[in-house]
Amino acid sequence: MTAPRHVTLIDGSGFIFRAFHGLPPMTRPDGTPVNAVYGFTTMLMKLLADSQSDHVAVIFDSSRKTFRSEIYPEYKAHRPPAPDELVPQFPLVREATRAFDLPAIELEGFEADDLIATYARLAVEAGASVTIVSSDKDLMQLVGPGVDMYDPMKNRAIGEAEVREKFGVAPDKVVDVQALCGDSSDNVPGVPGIGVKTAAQLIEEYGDLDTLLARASEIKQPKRRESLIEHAELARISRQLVRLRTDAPVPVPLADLDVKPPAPEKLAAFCAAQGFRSLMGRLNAKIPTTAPTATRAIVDTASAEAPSLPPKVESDYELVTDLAALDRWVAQASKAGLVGFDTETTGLDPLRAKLVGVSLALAPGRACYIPVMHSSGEAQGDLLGGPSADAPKLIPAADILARLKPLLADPAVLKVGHNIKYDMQVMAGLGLAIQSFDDTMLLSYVLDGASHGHGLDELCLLHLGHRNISFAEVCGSGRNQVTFDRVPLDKACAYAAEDADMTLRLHGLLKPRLLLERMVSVYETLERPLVPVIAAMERDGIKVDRPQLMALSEDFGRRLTELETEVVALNNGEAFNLGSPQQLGKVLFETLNLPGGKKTKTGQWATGADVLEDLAHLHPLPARLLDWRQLSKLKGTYTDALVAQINPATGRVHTSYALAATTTGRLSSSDPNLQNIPIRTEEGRKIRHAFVAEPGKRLISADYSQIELRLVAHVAEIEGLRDAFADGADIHAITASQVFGVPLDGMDSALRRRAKAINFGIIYGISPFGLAAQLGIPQGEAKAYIEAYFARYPEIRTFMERTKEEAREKGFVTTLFGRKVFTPGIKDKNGAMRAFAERAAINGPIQGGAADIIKRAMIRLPAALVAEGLKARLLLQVHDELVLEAPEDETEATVRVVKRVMEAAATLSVPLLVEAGIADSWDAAH
DNA sequence: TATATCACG
DNA sequence: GACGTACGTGATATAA
Repeated sequence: MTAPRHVTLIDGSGFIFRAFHGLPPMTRPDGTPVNAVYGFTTMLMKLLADSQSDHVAVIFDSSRKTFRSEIYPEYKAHRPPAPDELVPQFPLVREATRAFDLPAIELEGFEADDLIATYARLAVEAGASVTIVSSDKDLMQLVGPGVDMYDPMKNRAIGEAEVREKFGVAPDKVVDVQALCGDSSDNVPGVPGIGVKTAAQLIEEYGDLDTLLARASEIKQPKRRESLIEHAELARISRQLVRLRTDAPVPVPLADLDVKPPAPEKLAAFCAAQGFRSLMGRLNAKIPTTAPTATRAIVDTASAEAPSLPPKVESDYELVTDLAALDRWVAQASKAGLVGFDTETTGLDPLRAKLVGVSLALAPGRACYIPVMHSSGEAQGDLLGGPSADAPKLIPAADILARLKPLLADPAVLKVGHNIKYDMQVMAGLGLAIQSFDDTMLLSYVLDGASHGHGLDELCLLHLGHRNISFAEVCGSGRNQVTFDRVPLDKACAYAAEDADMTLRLHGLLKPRLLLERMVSVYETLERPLVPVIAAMERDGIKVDRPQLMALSEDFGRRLTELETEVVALNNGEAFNLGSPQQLGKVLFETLNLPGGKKTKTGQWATGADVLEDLAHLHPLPARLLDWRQLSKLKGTYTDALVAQINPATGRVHTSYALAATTTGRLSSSDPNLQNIPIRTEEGRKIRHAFVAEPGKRLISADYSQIELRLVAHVAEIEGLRDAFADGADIHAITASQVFGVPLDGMDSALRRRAKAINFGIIYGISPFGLAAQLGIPQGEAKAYIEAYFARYPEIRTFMERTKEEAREKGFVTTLFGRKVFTPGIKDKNGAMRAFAERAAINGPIQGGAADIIKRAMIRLPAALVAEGLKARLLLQVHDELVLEAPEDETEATVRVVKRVMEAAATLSVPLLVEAGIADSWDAAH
């Protein structure tokens, strides 16, 4: 055993809480929450990977009671108990520590911070340097000669300078400052009225707390003086609370913290037990190459001297500003056949944003940034207006594009992007096509569904334990935000190259999982090929008739004022904000004293449409208000907003489709959302009427008839339903006839309506409550209908049970094309939560299956149109509907192709039927 | 930033 | 016996 040279002390308890709150929820297959355990494990892996330490320990809080609660009972007393999802993770984190062969140290009556302080003292006395791994400001008092800190959440070293930035004083005065300003999160009182700034100023002036308190009467500001004199004792107690003990009776001697040779099998077993598949991949990759830790113990004194700071991910990023360097990178990318690719632009809208730079990554840690259009920060201050002397010299944009074009188009070089649709749009605007590509966002989406988000930063934290430089750190935020072209080149390079680097690293991690987790086909046939199709749809956009919308807006506006006057009159002339549910609730249930008021879960009056409809027969106000709400919604959300969204350059609106957003595999549309344009009411339809074709062209709307119900019939193998579909005609009337045993001829419309509601209910995972609410009938009656339905179609029950069982067993259900729809909460101990998850599980294969089918159609459609020599363009997708724009004289032929492709997109045991219309407006075509 | 409401499939 | 529910989205205004 050798004497310690460098000791790393990890604040385990602090980390658990931060990881728990910072990471999305994750559960083990058995339902145990493990997000904090996962964060902890990746943090340790990363920390140990290139740690130079010879002694390492993870230190935990033991119990809530410590010597501090003896001194001051309120200390940390207001802390709520740990969340239920965190409690089972405490023992697991200690288990993780042991899996790394590290000591997990805790001591009754002492906080982790005191043990860390004590070990730090012992280490320094033994001549070693110390790194404390924590983001807790309470540990900053320990920073000093031989001791520094590392914040694993922010991936940042904390030295004297950082402490000074935080507290305004040197580390050895931190205790005095904290004693004065207190700490609300720990319930340390401090002196009332004194914050960090004032405390630092006082300590700087008087030297230390005792001197300050002794000379408090000299202070000029009267309030401050009184407070200090009155609360001197409180300050002394506070100091006792914040000062860490360096004399804790540590349960394990320092010498025993020495690093043991690694036992990767032990760690792999632990990861396997927790279901950490991606970590196992990393372990397996590492096991053969990693040298035993013991031999990595300090050999050269140089690195031992400088307290080694842990581990940034090793990186070597190059700023490319000359053609020779660019050629070198392009040649190497071309030779490698694989390159991480990312673009930086001036904005989020790919149609309006200008390209600022491009980054490439060749291997983990090896990436470059090629600026295309930067105005240096210095140029701003150049009063002469000429080019600033130190303005960076960049490669001319035309040269960069000329070099990138063949690389991006080369089918032999795989370009890996994160949300590469965006980069595709930007490059398409410059005439560059991306030929062969992968998208890490989509990989993550098909593998892990909605169990977490799929942003690059989030994935890096999750899979690589690496915190990326944030956009805000580079460009600022709020009113100080600047566009990327104003960012100094060195900062821009660090940020942009990192994105390409991380994208490539994620690719290495995620792509192999496709095969292992049987997701190759979903990714290769459903998701990836859709990217260029959607990119083209977004670029094409759809024309809206601006004058028509503006006229509508005016009309709505006028009627809104009229309605408002009427409503105010009905409220005894008392004006109020009709848009405020809160004020409306008071008017209805307090001023007018209408009966039957319900409260929402936050204790406010509920004023939803259903409530207002119930009130309509008691008073004229609710009906007027419903009208007002409808028009207000239409004006605010559609007419006005849509006009504002027209792209001046194209005269069209360009929505953005999210490919990796929904739990079921559907697309979602935003900015503007074109998947919820009104149709159900006459007034609403007027908005749809303003979506038009260019002169000489027509709009075609083609939608799947009853696709979800057909999927139910197919997937659940419901013979009766299949027959009904085979017979064609009115499916709801047929099921009404079959379920209620009445003849199809002269079907009662009320009966048909009930059958329709049950048909929909099945798709949503039916419940008597839901059906009763939908139909406005008693729950008992709804229950009887469901029983009748189940009796006629017994296979539906089997399907529902089978689906729930699958969800419980695997944590997800699958669509007929193999997409996973994850079902978190399926084992929740709360019955309501579980029921919710069960209904979602039943809906998953149905909604998800329909999403798969229309995606298949969209992927095949462009080529099918080209093959027939047709010029039609796909413009919109609305879940079961496609909207195209076609030259007037090609509409008939286009409809034939569209129908053919859509109906052949899946072969089911029931036919798929597509209904299409042709017109000048979307309203008329639908 | 959260909540209530309402537009769509 | 009580709980709290139809499935999936996004945009808006209000209120905090």
